[in-house]
Amino acid sequence: FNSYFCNTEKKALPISTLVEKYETSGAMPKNGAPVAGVHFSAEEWKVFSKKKQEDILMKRRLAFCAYGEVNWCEALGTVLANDEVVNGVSERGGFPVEKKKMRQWYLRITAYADRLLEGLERVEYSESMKEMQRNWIGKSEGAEMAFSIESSALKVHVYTTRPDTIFGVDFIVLAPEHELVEKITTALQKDEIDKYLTYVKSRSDRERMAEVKQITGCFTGAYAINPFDGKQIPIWIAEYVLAGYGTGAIMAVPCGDQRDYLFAKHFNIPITNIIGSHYNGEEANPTKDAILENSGFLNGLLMKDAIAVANQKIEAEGIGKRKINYRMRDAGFSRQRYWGEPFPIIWSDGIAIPLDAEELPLELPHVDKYGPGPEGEGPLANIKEWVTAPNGMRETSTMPGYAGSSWYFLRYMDPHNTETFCDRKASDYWNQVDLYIGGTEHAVGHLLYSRLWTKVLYDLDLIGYDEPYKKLLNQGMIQGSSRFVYRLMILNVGSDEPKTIFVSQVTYEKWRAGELDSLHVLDQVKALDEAIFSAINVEQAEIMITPIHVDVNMVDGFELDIEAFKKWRNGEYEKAEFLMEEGKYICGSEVEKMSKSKYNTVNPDILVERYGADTFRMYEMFLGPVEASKPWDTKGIEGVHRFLRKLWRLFNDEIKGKIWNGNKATDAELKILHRTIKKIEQDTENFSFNTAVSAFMVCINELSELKCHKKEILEQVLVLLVPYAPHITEELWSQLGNAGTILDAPYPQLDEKYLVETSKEYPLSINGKVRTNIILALDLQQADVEKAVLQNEIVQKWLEGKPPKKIIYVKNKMINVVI
RNA sequence: GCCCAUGUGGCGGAAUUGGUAGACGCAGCAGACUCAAAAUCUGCCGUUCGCAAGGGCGUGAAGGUUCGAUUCCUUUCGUGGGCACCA
Repeated sequence: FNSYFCNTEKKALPISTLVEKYETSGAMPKNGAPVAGVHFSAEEWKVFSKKKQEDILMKRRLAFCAYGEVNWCEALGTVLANDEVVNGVSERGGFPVEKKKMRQWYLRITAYADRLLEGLERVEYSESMKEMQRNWIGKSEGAEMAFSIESSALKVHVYTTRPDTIFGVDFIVLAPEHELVEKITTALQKDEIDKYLTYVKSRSDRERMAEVKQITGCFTGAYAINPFDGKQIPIWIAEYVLAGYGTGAIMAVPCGDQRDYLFAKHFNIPITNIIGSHYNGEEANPTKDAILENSGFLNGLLMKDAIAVANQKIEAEGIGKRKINYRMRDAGFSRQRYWGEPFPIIWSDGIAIPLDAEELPLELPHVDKYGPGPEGEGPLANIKEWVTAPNGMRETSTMPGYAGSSWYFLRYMDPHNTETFCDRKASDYWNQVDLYIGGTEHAVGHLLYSRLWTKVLYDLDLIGYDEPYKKLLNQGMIQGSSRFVYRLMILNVGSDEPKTIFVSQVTYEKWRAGELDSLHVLDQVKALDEAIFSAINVEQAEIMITPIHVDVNMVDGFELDIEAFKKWRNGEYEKAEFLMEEGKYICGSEVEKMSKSKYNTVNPDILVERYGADTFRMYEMFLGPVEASKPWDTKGIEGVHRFLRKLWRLFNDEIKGKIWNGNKATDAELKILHRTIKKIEQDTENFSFNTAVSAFMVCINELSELKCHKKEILEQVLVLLVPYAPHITEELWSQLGNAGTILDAPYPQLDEKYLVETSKEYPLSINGKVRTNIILALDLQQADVEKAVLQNEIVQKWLEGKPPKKIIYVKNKMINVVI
């Protein structure tokens, strides 16, 4: 809050630096005349009211307040996450949700866009992870230009990456939330626009995203003027244009952009072709390789080259300017919730005042109820004594999860420090996190926030590095099998409350596939319960079916335990009614990531109790590659458990007790050992833990077969195995009578001489078919191999005296003879 | 719809990164030990034709490059993760 992003130095500086600057030189343009409301001189700054000064500073702070849209649920009296909105209604209760502007805190991550991009060059993340972050930041180069509006002094600013297509603009689309909408809409179109705005307000972000095929929009009645040829361009609004990106307005070029094309076709807007035969009238062609036509001063130019020409002209004529845009937006940093760090901010006459250092930390107060506060504020707003401060009112929002997750690793370096989050000496000593293990689901959330946070701390000289994680390993997600119930809501039934009943998976699937229409669904309800049905006016009824996650522990296979369901969530579904099948309610299922919010978690304690932590640990590694997602399934854990028991039996016998001995190892045994050392070394280095576990299994199987109980071999195997099965190895180590702990034991040294093979049998293939095996010494050169092959009796017989076209010898693999 | 990942036996997965597909484990089948069970051990285990020896077909689907493709390229379908329809 007390920092701002300096655009000259490209880093965070204390806000006091900015205040000083304003006091000495104000905020004046580098060249050209100052614009009222944007620029001011030092003298003007000094006479601004305190409130006005703070408002100006707020626009530069790294943590700042602004108005943003949230999902508002009137019935629940609270703000909902996208996740909590399904089919446009709240997941809990099925109440309507709409967009609402509310004051929110943000972190100015957009200021760091370039540095977040650049920093990716210096960290070891997987390419796909870097790609995801780059796409999220979404840097694009283009031009912003102004179109005059017919019979109005107003202008509409659009951002485009394709200024070369300026003569192909057939309409302009504003985001429905755009401030110009109400100013330019003509009287004739007003009703229709209002209707459309109401519709958009009811749509969740998810819906606006998922239903792209459904084309919606509305004409404002106003026209813009193409600055180059004076052509009249109708101005529309449509939900596919987002208020938050660019200028919230686009110029549509239907012959070059498929979405614009579909929009034009749908609303019968004539299409101008500027790319000649590259446009076939059937679909848009986003090429940059066409020669421009119907394009005024750009005629005859290749589109690629025309971009620069257009840009130059746009700037020369003062129509607009080149601009770099990012698709990333500032990160919302407040939540209307209880659980989160409270903001150390007091509001006084509309000014945000941070608490003094002595007053920190500000702790979350105890509440009796977690219900939302008035006007959609968080639960803290309900505690009058807490909210009221001597000099104003406390901020009642709390911080989101990433306020903690972004920098917790620093606290681990100095956890008992009461003065600061982490002493600079400690963070310098430990430096960056060497290896960070996390799932890909954090690609554009946590990992980006954490990188931002670290950069800010670095700028403020609080830590000595600006990337938190040196190397990132993406472990796959363990997936769980989720269960769903399907909430059927019958709307327009005459009463305010929609009628709710739960239908089973079969009904839902049929309805979704269009095999069952509303009337048939209602018929089913009727067949089941006349009483429910009689209250419904079938003619008017509309239905909506929403899948809802239920706790897997309440479901036996796919059959819902109805009594448990009714008691669930403090009796939220106490009065639930069901449309059953043969007395059973059958749930739907889906494999998705295991997560509390999806109620599909399993408890590992039972397995640990039965098999021990070593087995559980090794089994998780054995499941598959760390990076791969895999569904959780315990069948197979027996195998790992058997392996550990087998290991135990190399040391102990049920009857004889201790059976390990001090005999000298044979070459065969040493071969097994050193092969294992090599494999484990490689696999551990490559994080290939599943194959490492396999290698241990092979090793123990082979040693068992040889009845090898020799300490010389066994203790080295134990040391290799420590990170995989720490408990059992420690125990067996002490049984061997060794002093100290196994962790102090030297790591086994690989002796290559036990890996050397003297000769090898190679498969010999003639024209791709494997014919025989021949034995060759290792380390032969291509010429030696050819000679040996040609002298081979069997090969000579196949060749029948004709020389082969080619002999391919792949080292240590096979020999291929092409006839 | 967009971005990222992924697809191999009944199942989890392996394949030295272009060189004998199915290591290791689970499940299954047969056998040994046992009064019996558990535990343990041995053998079989992609599919198909065949008594067998030995063939044919097989890495989501369709093409392509190559002497040779699970691996590289194009198209396409399915699944998982993320999302802010990004002009």
